[in-house]
Amino acid sequence: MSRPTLHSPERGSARTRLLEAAQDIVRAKGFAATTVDDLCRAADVTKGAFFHHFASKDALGVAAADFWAETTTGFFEAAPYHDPVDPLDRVLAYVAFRKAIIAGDLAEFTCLVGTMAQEVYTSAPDIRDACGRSIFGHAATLEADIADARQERGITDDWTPESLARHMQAVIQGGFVLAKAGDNPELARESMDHLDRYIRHLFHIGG
Amino acid sequence: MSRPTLHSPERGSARTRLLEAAQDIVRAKGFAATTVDDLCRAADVTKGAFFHHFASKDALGVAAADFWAETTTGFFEAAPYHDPVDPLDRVLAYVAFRKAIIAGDLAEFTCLVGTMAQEVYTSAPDIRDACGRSIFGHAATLEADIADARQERGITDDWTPESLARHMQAVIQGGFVLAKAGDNPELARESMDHLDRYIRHLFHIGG
DNA sequence: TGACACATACCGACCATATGGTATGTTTTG
DNA sequence: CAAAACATACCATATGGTCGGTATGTGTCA
Repeated sequence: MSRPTLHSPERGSARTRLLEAAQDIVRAKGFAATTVDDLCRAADVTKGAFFHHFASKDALGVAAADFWAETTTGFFEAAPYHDPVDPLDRVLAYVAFRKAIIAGDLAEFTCLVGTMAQEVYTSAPDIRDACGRSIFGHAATLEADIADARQERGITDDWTPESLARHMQAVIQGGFVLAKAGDNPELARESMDHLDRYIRHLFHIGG
Repeated sequence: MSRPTLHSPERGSARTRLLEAAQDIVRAKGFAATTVDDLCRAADVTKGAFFHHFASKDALGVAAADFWAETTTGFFEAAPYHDPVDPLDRVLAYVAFRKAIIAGDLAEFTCLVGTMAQEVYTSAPDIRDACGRSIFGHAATLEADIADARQERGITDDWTPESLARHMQAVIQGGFVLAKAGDNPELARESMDHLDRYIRHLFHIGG
C-alpha cells in the first residue's frame, strides 16, 4: 500500500527518505513545528522533490502516518512475542516486549501517530484519521490472542477483547505522555508494569 | 503565584484573558499551530498587550501551563470525590469523577499540559517542565488517599501509591490520545472503566 | 491638596524572516 | 522519446517580535 510508483519504489528514494525523516523529526518537534525545509534538509532532498511526491505538507502527514502503520506492522509481526503457545503468554509477552523496546532517546521509541493525533485532530482530519487507522489497526492485532486467552481460561467477566486491546494502547500512549512530561523513560515502563499486573488480575493469575 | 501585579490583578485583565484563550485554542490546535495573533484575537487584545505581559510566545506557554495547574487544582479541590469517608471510595470516586466530566467537545475536556508536553518536550524544555509540574503535582494529590486505602485494607503488594497515582494519570492521558485519534470521547471513558476495574482488583474488591 | 515623578497597562504600525507553495527548468529511466 | 524524478529560483504571505507612544493610576512631598 506504499504508493508504489511505476518505476522504482526501492528503498532510498526521495519519497521514502522524506517519510523516514518525518518519523524522526515529527516525533521530536511535533508536526506543526516541523517545516518542509527541515524535512528536505534531513532527507537531503530539494523542495521541488518534496512537492513532486506530496501535494502539500498535510499530504505528507497522511503519508507519514500510513508509512508508520506499514513499518510498525512489519516490526511487530516479526517480534518474538508471538512465539508462546499459550495465548495469554503471548499477550503478556507483548506487554513485556513493549516495555523492552523503551530504550535510548524519547524520540526514538515514542509513537509518531499518537503524537500527531494529539496535535492535529481538529485542524487536519485527514491526518487524524490516518493516525487512528494506525493505532486501532495495531490494537486489533491483539484481539485474537486476548479472545483465545479468555476462552481458554474460561473468563466471562464483562469486558471485551476489543476493549482491552484499546486500553493497552491507551496505557502505552499515556506512558509516553508522562515520560515526555517528566523527561524520563522509566515513567513509561512503570505504566507497562501496571498494565501487566492488570492483565494478570483479569485472568486471575497470581504475581 | 499568579504574577500579582501591584495594581489590579482583577479577573478579566488582558493577561488572564490571554491565558484563558490559550487553554481553548492550544487544546484545539496545539501550541505550535497557535499563533500569537490567534490568541490576541480570541482575547480581544492587541499584540502590544501580549508582549507587555509575556516576553515571548514560549513564555506564554509556560504561564499557560502554570495557569492550568492553578485552575485545575482549584477545580479538583472543590470536586465531590473527596467526600467519602473510606479512602478507597475516594480513589474510586476520583476515577468516576474523571469519567463523568468527559462530555461535550474533545477540546473542552482534554488536558492542556498533556497536549503541550507531547509537542514541545524537546524544543521547549521550560514549557515541558511546567507541564510536568502540573501533571505530577496533580498525581501527588492522589497519593494520600491511595496510601490510606492500602493501609486500611492491609495491602502489601509491591506497588507504591506514587506509582499508582502516576499510572492513573497515564491512563487518563492515554485515553485522551485514543479519543482524539478515534474522534470519539467514549474511547476515553472506556479506559477509565478499565482503570476502575484495575484498582478494584488491586484492593481485592469484587465487581 | 495639588503637582510632580514614576510605574504599569495597553495600543497599533512596522520589520525581518520563515514558511508553504509555485513555475520552470534539467536529468534520469524505462 | 516520453514521462517521471529531481533541482533552482522565486513568490506571497504569515509570523514572532520591536518600538515609540498614550492613558491611567499611585505614591510622595511641599
